[in-house]
Amino acid sequence: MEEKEIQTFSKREQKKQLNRQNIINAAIQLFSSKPFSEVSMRAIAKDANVSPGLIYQYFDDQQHLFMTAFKIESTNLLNALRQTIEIQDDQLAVIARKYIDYMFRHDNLYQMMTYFMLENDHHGSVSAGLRNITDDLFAIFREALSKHLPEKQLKSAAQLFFASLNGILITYKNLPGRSQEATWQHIEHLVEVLVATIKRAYPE
Amino acid sequence: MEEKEIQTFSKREQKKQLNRQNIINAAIQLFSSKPFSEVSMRAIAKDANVSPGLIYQYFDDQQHLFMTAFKIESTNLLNALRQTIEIQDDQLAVIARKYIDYMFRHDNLYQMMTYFMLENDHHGSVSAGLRNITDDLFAIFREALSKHLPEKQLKSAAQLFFASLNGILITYKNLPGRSQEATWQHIEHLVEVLVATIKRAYPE
Amino acid sequence: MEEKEIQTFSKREQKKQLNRQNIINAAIQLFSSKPFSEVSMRAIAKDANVSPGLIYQYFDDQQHLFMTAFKIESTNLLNALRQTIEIQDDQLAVIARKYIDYMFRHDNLYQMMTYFMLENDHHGSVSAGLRNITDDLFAIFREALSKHLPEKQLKSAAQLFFASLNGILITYKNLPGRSQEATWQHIEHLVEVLVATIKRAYPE
Amino acid sequence: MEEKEIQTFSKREQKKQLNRQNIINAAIQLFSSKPFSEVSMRAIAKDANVSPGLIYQYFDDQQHLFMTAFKIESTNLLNALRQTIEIQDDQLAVIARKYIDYMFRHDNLYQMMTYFMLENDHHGSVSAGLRNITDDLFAIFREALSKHLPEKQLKSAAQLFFASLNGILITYKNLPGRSQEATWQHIEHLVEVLVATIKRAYPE
DNA sequence: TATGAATGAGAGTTCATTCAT
DNA sequence: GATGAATGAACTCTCATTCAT
Repeated sequence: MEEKEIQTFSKREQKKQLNRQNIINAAIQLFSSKPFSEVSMRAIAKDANVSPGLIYQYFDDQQHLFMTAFKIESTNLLNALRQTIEIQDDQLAVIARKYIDYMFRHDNLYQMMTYFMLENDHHGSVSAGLRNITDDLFAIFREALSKHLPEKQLKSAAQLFFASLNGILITYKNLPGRSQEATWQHIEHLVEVLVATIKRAYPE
Repeated sequence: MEEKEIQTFSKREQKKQLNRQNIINAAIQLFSSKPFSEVSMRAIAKDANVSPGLIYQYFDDQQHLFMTAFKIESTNLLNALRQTIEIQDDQLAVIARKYIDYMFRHDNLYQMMTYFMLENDHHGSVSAGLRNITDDLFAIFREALSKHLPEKQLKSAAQLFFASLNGILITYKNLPGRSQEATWQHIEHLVEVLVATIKRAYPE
Repeated sequence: MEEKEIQTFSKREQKKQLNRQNIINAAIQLFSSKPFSEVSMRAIAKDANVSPGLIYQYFDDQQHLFMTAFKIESTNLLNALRQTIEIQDDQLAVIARKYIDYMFRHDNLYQMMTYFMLENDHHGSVSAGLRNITDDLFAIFREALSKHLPEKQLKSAAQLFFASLNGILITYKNLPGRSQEATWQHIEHLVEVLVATIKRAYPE
Repeated sequence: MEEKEIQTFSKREQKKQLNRQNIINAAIQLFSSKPFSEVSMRAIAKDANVSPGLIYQYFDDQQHLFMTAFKIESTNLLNALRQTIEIQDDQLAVIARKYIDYMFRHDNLYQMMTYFMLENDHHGSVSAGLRNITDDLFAIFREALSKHLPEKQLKSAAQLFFASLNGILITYKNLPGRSQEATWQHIEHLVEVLVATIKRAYPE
């Protein structure tokens, strides 16, 4: 009897977590097919096979759900980048490329990152999330740059590097009048120039 | 009699132009206090002391009004930057600084530029506007970089420089946890590092 | 306990169906007091004691709501006519009279039918509804005419008969300058002439 | 001097009448390309090269302008039908065909006629116009039927005939699912059946 | 825990009409 | 007589969110 209850509870708990996960997945999925601001709570609920009301049991409001989805997606990016950190040769170029490649192909992450970067009425807890992710990414670039720059300059250089990559994406990713392929090549080229410039300024 | 008629006509025309200007001003004003996508036509009309319907006499739709406002504000920026082009000493640093300074202080322009950069369903004429402004800005940076780099590398370098400045702004301007003053100093510092890196890579 | 749950569920469902019905009723009601194209969703919501948004939970859009209302009302008419089909004596006259009588007294159905007949941008599913009703009505008239005409001519004759009745209504129902009573007598008379003409042309 | 004034006045008067005519023409023109209820005063003014305000100098409101346009167009129809009245052979068939042919090809007149027939809040003077036109049309059909029916039955028969033709048009002209050509053939056929039925009922 | 019916404010946009010029 | 700038109410429809069940 007791076991049954525990199991029931456990099943419930599982279902609960599954629902939560489904909601997040549905959100992430929708972000890749629609402009960020057009993803509605109703649509998420529908795709997650869940009632709209349930979303508010797991997330305070839309912002918090979006931020959670962002955190999860950016964790994937971080993992992908961390795998690269082992590489020794031309680490800087490889990481930079991996970063923009990931962002270019994962429109949902790109959309979310830019969305949160542009928001300026950060309500405490939500914004802290962005900060964490930014810091984590920054740490990776710092590591990759450590061969090229002295410790003293490392922090600023890493921040600059990170910012420049973002700038390249944001400035040119949606600039009209080019095919997707041409846009990608342009971005790739600019990243190469960025890496080359840094290497030139700070040879190993 | 004739004078009176002219004056009468003039008065009407003045009122008309005033209304048009008020609409644009109201829009620009609102862009600095609210996320771009949350500025409503009704709010603009109200702030401009004008009926909602009147806006559509001057602008085809919301997008066109927004683009017009963006053009006007960016023209101001371009003029400010062009004045700086005369300066000979340390032109690159001065222009870079002026650009981010302007963007930092004019939140409306910053909001608008990033908004249009992130939009990806550009409908023809509207998107052409963004392209023009981007090109104009790019030309200024190209000019400022021409002393440092050979002709061959100039184009990419200017694009990269422009992108990096945007990236610095976007990545750090709204990053929470810092005072406005501290944020500004951080951005300023990164721009200095950017300029220094370029100079180091490509001495005059 | 179980009963209570069922009842609870039932209450909710009842309220829901009541709202849905209220919306349709409000729409139907408004159609009899206003030109069809002037009935607004707001007015319907207000008369149904429901928020405007709720209407869109039950109906895709205005067209679908209108079509639903039309179907319901025309079903009532069809049922009324089908009851008459049992009658043997002078079936044609009785059915014709019943049809125009119903239409004359139910201004809402009259408004709706003419509205959909005059619409010319029928978007798929909506237009199919009109077609169905038209066909059903046509079948009834065909049946009533089957005594008078040979099989070969039946189809066209039924279509013509149906069209003529509509024409009488549309041409004279709102023709100004007559009292409602006089108008009705005029229409009734014309229908008698129509039936008489057919009988004269095609005696049993 | 006086002559000049007269001429000036005359010219003015001419211009005035021209404007009035242009407004009506623009309206009539627009009715053939758009659903009746979607023709706006602004659009009419624009097409007539006239300011929106001027329309209200010539016409009390939209309804009156529309009615005026309707009268003019229906006069054209009446003239076309009157030319046919001379014909001796098979006059009834010829006139019926001419009527539906004209209506079928002149969508603007068809739209207007049905519009005014369905209106039920006739404000005096406007509705009188419809009455006149209806009566004129009726007279023509009466004339065409005079060979077939005795004087006593003529009036009702003419009204019925007119109503039936309208009914055929309204019931089948926009019934979806048929090509325009097929629709026309169907209508033509029903009119033939109508004429045949009358001839059969009342041989010459 | 989970539902989903319901809210009601708010979005962009259009319109006939007016009136100062 | 003629203009056209301006109104402001009205339109359909969407949305995040709530709460009785």
